[in-house]
Amino acid sequence: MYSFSRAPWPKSLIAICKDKRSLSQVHALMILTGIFATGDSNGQLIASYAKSGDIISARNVFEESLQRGVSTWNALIIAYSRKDSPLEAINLYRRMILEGIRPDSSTFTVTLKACAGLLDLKTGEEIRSHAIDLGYKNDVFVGSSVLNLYAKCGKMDEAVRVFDGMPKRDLVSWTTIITGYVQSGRSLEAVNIYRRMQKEGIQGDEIVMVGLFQSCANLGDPKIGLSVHGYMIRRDLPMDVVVQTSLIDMYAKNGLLNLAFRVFEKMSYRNVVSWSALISGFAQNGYAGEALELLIEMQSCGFKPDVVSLVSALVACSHIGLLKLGKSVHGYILRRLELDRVSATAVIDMYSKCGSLSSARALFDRVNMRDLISWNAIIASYGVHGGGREALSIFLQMKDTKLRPDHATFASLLSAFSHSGLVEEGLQWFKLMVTEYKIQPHEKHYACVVDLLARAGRVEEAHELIQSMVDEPGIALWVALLAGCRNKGKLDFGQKVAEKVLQLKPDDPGIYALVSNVFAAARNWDEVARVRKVMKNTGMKKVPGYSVVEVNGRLHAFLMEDKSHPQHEKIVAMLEWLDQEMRKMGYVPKTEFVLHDLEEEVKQRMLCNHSERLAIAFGLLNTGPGTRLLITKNLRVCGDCHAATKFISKIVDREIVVRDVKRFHHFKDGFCSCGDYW
DNA sequence: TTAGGGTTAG
Repeated sequence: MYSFSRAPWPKSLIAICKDKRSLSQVHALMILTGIFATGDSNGQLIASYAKSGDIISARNVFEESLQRGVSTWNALIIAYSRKDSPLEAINLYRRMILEGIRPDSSTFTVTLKACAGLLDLKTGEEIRSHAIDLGYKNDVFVGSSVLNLYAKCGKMDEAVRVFDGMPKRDLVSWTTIITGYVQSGRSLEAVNIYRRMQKEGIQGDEIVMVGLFQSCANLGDPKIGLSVHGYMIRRDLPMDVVVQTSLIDMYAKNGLLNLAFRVFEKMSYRNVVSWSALISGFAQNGYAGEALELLIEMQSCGFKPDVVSLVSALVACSHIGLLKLGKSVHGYILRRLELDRVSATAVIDMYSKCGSLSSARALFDRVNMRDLISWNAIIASYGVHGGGREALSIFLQMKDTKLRPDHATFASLLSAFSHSGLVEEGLQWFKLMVTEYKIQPHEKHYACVVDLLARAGRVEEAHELIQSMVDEPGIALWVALLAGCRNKGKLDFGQKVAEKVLQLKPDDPGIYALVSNVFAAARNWDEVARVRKVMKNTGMKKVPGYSVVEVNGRLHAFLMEDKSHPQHEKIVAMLEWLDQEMRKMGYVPKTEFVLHDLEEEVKQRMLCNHSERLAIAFGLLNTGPGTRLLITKNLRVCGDCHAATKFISKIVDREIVVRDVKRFHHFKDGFCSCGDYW
């Protein structure tokens, strides 16, 4: 038999109840013996009911309690906080104050967390000042909670003030300030605070390391991440799914997909978040096919994709121009989940990048809660499709809302002007961006304006703009200038710029190809040979051009001069027929786009084998009359193929959409939407 | 005068 002589027995008994049944038996016993009514063990009972998942019984115990101490209140407040009902937690706090109960450190800690979760700074500050009044100013739990409140509400400076004013800090306080910096986009400061923590002799745990991994992901610098990973292995720190997922994300964002994949393989437990970290890693690094395969594998492992993983899938579809799958992902989100702002923007971007600007616009018009990102996305969409004036008109509509354009808005707008050849508008808005909107131009803004001027043939002005920059201009600007020189045949100046580009030691084979192209266009074969030698010495090869065409929802890829295709002979025959028809209409091959020093006839034949021509021929052969073709190319369309595709669109009476690495070309009836301005 | 409470991933 139990002895009821000692008062505290119910608590220890409740504590060992592991299931609802034994718990309710003890509960009944307590009521029978009257202990429940007199003691303050009800807090323990509430906590236990809540832990077993039975919040209703917990609430009933609370409401039926004749005596409620602060621990009774805390137990229920904690229960709601854990149940993710922060509003109810705050309600209980208010009721408790009204009933004259004095909150303690735990009460403040939990209610402050609830406010942080709701981003309710006003209530949070009210609770904070109450805590100070009651003498909890120097309490480390309350301090960290206040810190977290400010950090979550985006008041990082106030958070730092609280942190600096804390007489005592523990690991959680340090972690809170570090993750606060990370989450407000100040990753460098996060790393600095971590160093300060180390200097003060505090050893980090795995939670701090998650913050560091995020910093490395944001900073695009894996060095610290790699060494922290090693440190964790050496010290045998626990690696749970959260730590491993943040590692995957960090490696993937730094382009180290092998390492990301290795971490993923070693995981003993995975969830949707870890899967989608890997999927978005592949998608963002351009491995769209692999990303989509992983999405399918994830489902076969029994994980249902959520919005985030589907957004990654949309990014993958956008990369490779897989409109049909993108559409079905859109449908899946509509049917099974909810199209929120983030996914809507991803869908808009997908439609745009898969060539369907009208679908992108239609969806944009239907989205109710537009934020800056949605506006930026649609402006960028018009930009890549050559709709500079529409981009401007949407930008002006956005001005009527309370949203303020940011540097990304202007990058999209200026790029839209450059793709449409709206030189004066570009120069005007570049100026307004600085004077009226007080946005300091980044290199990408300069790049757009340089590109705009260079493409219009105003290479000297572009050169002056580059030289007016305060910061050292990056190679991208010189490359934009060089591309302008090549396209406008300004070869003397172009060769000087080419020298400048070579001095900056580019690591992109595409840039060498452009440089070589300029020398080749100037028939300066010695320089062409020199560039090729530099490329060879640095172990670089020109990226082979390839084009992808979607036929009946499946992608078919073609490499330049690809003869391996089962339909190769049919494709060649189709191209020869098109070539004859084009020549009747006045087409003359522009052999200056062939890199090598070869006989004219050989050059002409090489042009016919450019990957986009193969893809177009395949598309024509395998789709019905009138079907629109979408071709995606990994490089820029060459001038000759551009001219040829215009003729082809007229000969076969088809709309042919080509997405090259920079923009879209809609070929129809012998014309291209870019108006030959590119 | 037990323990309860604050920090972490796509």
